[in-house]
Amino acid sequence: MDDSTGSRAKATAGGRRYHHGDLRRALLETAEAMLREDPSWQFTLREVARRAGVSHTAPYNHFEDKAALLAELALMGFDRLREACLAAMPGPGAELRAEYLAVARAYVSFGVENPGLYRLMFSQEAGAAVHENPRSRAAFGVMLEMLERGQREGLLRKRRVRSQAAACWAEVHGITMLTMDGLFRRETVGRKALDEALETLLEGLEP
Amino acid sequence: MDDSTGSRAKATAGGRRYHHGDLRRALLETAEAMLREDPSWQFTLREVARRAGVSHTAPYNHFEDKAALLAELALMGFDRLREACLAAMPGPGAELRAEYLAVARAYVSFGVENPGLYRLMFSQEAGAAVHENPRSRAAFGVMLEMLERGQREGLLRKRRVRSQAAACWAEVHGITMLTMDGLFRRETVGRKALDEALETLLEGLEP
DNA sequence: ACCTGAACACCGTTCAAGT
DNA sequence: ACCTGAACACCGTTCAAGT
Repeated sequence: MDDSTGSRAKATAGGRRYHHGDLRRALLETAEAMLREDPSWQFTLREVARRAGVSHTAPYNHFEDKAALLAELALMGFDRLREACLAAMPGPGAELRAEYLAVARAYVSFGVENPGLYRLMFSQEAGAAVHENPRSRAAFGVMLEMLERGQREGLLRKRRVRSQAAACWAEVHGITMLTMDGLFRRETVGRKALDEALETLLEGLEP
Repeated sequence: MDDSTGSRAKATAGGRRYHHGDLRRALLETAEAMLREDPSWQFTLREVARRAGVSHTAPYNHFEDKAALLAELALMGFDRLREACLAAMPGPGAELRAEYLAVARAYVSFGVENPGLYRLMFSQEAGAAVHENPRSRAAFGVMLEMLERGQREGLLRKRRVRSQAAACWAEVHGITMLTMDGLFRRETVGRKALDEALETLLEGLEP
């Protein structure tokens, strides 16, 4: 009944806003939803199109190929990761130590709560185009800037700030990935245990 | 000419030792070689079979499915990673600091030199079966044991050794992955810069 | 016990054709 | 400008059949 009323009817009224000119966005949202529902889902373009209610060739009007859709999705993930880290920053009066812990926790939480998306962001399928894009590095810029300020104010051990930033990024990225992979033992994955790991690095940053 | 001499001839003489009873090993070796030649290679079972000189269904006599071959390959990778870390350990008289740096460097080098294999080891395709297998955790056991000894001898900051081990694993894993992904800036990926990142964590381990 | 070839249900991508 | 359906060259996996 519903379908026979004509597939060309504008479904813009209230509900789904597919097929009305923003298929590009609809495809990205659909793909992300599927990734969230099943983080282990094997990404297929045809299934995204199916669920978005279009033919399996329609996506090619908006993305060069499957890799391009994946890349855009990954970049959106980096944007959101950055937002999550910024949102976690305490006010300007806070101590560096508290700031570091807040941002690091927010970073790890983002990954653990969005495992499918986070994995895609760092996957090979996303491709070099993603990792060369400033939007991906910007996600970690939040912490880099924090460390640079700490260095300026003499709150950190003297060392090249880029190396310290690399150590921080590697630490939170590593914790996120190994947690997602289930490679940490049960005693290690709790909030308290992860805090301890973050603090171990923190103590290497402090003078 | 070559092929018409009979495909059933024993090719065991000197060269390739395929089809003579160890196809399982041959498939694993072939797959690993292809991964080494092109780290971005999209793993297909049919191509492995083709290159190994058998029909595309032959692998099913030795592996339940594609995932099983991937899993075994990943476990072999963890074995070799462990060996690489053990081989890098200096003699029993060495200082903890030197030991830590040697093992950490060996770990990162293994990943950077075997990007395809390393990525597979931590990929989702390898599957939970891999990450639940003791062989995967054993790779990092080398460093865990080192830290436990350091704790016993009072050479480390007092803290739960498991958290320190988690921090170490996350650090080297993160450095390896981000280097492979090209997410570190040019100044960051040099040997000296990576040492600095490792030392940042080291200083958080030491009292 | 091990291997093959045909067969099935999928993919990603291209292209002529429609509006 | 955007979408569709048929078509092509692939996959992973199953299964009857061969030795």
